[in-house]
Amino acid sequence: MAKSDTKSETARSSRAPGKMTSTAASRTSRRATSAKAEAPYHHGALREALLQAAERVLERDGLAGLTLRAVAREAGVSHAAPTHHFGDLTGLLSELAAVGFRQFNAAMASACDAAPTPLARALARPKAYVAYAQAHPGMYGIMFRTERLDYSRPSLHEAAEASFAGLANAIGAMRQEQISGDALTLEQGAAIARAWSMVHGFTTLLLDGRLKDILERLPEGTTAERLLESMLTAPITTKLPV
Amino acid sequence: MAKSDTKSETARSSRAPGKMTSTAASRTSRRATSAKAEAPYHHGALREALLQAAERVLERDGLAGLTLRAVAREAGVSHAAPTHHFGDLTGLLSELAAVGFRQFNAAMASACDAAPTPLARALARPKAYVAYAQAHPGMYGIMFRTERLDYSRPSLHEAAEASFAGLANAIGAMRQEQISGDALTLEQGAAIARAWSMVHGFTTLLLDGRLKDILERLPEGTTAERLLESMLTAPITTKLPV
DNA sequence: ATTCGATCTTTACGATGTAAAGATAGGGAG
DNA sequence: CTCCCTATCTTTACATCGTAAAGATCGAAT
Repeated sequence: MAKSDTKSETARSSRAPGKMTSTAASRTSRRATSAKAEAPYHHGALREALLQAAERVLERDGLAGLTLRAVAREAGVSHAAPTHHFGDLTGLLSELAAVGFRQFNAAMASACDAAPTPLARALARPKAYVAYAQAHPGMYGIMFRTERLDYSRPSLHEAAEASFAGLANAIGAMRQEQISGDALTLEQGAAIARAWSMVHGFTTLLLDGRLKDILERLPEGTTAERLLESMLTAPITTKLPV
Repeated sequence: MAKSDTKSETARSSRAPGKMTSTAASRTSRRATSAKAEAPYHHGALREALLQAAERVLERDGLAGLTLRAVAREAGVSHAAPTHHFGDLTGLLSELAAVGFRQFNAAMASACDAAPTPLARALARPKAYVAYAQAHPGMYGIMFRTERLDYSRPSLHEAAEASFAGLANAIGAMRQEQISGDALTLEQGAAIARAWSMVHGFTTLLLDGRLKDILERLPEGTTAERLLESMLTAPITTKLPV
């Protein structure tokens, strides 16, 4: 009976199928609030528009609000339009995650470039990592919290790979070694995994509010960034770097 | 018109409302495959049964398959029964996460008890952490990946708090310091956050398959556990423990 | 024994992902 | 210039989910 579907998926509303051959009336007053407005009927760049809409929805309503239908609404098209461009929800999330990884990589790269010394660069990278996640928690959630990602998609695979390569290179530079693309020593692997695990773990715990207990027991006004810095620079006083 | 709802939520099926006052016929052949069988009509221990059913569903169908209705089906009750005991999905997930945290804490505690030396104990704890997550990825996902958890629930709050306390004590023991409940130095906080971030980050990356790239570049047959051990024991050769 | 409250079931509704079929336009081939 | 083909977008439909509300059922207190 299609109770909820026929209602009004977008403000476009019914044009009894059959009437209105191809006049101008069909191309008026669409596209909710999207700056451009007045696009041709066949959107022309719907794919990009959907990705931007998805980013807006994600920032506005969080991960839970990011649905295929919500994105379609935001873009002012029918709820089934995204399927044509992304296949399914996994497809949309994967492409959006790829966008996120590119932003993420760019943020870390520019932070590193701005750092004068190698040591400053070593600190700039993890700081930029956490800063990006704090500034874009939804995007970070898509990239690292969702199960629905398809890494066989070239765009996502490449963007994520680039992120990993940046990390590996940074570690290689610190150890003054050349990190080979196809083989690693156990020590190299351990160094990379340690760095990644530490920063990634810190970030997820921070975003999940799991570090609040620690932060509020620290000396007055200690920020998360300060704690991270201390994690990275405090001398290891025990037998294990734990 | 209730097309899909009336169909057959469980195998119980229709007993035209009004007939069958309270005879024995109403208490036969229910409870799908649950060992016990033959429970009274008012289940008696539905809450516990639902939690166990949820655990089974989680192991069988993963996080995505864990729905209120699936749990009700598994327990052989109507789809709305769980709501009465847990309020909503968040409630069920929270109580299930509490169960998980208790299993998790018990696993780490027994691993520590079995370790002879302090150093062995220091290694046993993170290993047990990762081992639990690998053995129960769904449960670990509920505990650390879901947004839908309500930490104001006493059972979850206590179980998670106990987990944190165990970690803090282990770090305190390694540093040969008494970790106070209400105040931490920056160094102490950094040590705790470093340990937790490292192990938690490693675990999530491992479960997400993000470490595959590293593992297959390592010397033939290096396991995740071996990599973790190396992360924890390899000497720091750079200026930062990164 | 009767009533009351806790437990469980029915029924209903809006939302979502996805499939399938219809409408629409832009671009060639004749 | 006209006609058709194909990619793009819309309609329609349906199973499933979470949740609310009302009805049925039973144990226990009065």
